[in-house]
Amino acid sequence: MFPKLDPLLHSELRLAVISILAGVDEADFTYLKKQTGATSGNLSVQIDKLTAAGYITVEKGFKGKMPRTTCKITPAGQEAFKDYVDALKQYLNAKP
Amino acid sequence: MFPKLDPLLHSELRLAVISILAGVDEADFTYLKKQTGATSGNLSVQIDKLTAAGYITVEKGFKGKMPRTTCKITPAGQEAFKDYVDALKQYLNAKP
DNA sequence: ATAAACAAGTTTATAATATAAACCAAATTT
DNA sequence: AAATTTGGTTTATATTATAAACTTGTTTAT
Repeated sequence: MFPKLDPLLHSELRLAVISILAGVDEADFTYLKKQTGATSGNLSVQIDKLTAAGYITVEKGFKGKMPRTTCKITPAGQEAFKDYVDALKQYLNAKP
Repeated sequence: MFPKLDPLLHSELRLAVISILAGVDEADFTYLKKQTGATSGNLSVQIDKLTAAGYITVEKGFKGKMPRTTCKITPAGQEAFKDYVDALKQYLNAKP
């Protein structure tokens, strides 16, 4: 009746990040920070977790001289996001 | 863009409880425990939090000689649940 | 040239949460 | 009457989220 919600996605900030990445080819750290309103520290940590889970990949490079961190969702991440949304729906319309 | 998710509802078990209560007149502890698969301890704690928030009310009585704890959603709880669902939708279809 | 301020993060510490384990009282069963 | 079950609560532990502090390098102002 109530499927388990992937704890990696059931987090406000991680969900926002995945949600953004699901709709776009790639996004860099600064963009994600602006869109989510998160602090750098929090964002950094949550990006690490998503990366460790294999839900996103991170590429570090430079834009001019400034460092730039680019994030991209993986197929596994897309799948997990889809599954999470499906599971969540079970919670939102639980009419017995 | 990404509204804040009510932390009281953004919890797997509390969300399941509210979700059940939203669709039914009332439900007792045992029923909630069976439906959610939660441990008694966890359920007890989360019911307390929902009660403290004014999202549900709890009535203690007896069914025969056995104790019985009955939970009911409040108007505030219904409202909060609705708001939560609405907010969540912003996360699930964030196509930029 | 140097100091001050800013950019882009990371690391570490703290606070909050969720969960499980242990416990309790009363009722029921054997 | 001893053991088990019911219906929980309390307390402890593990995990998580978040914020604060720090790092490295860059740009701007003096």
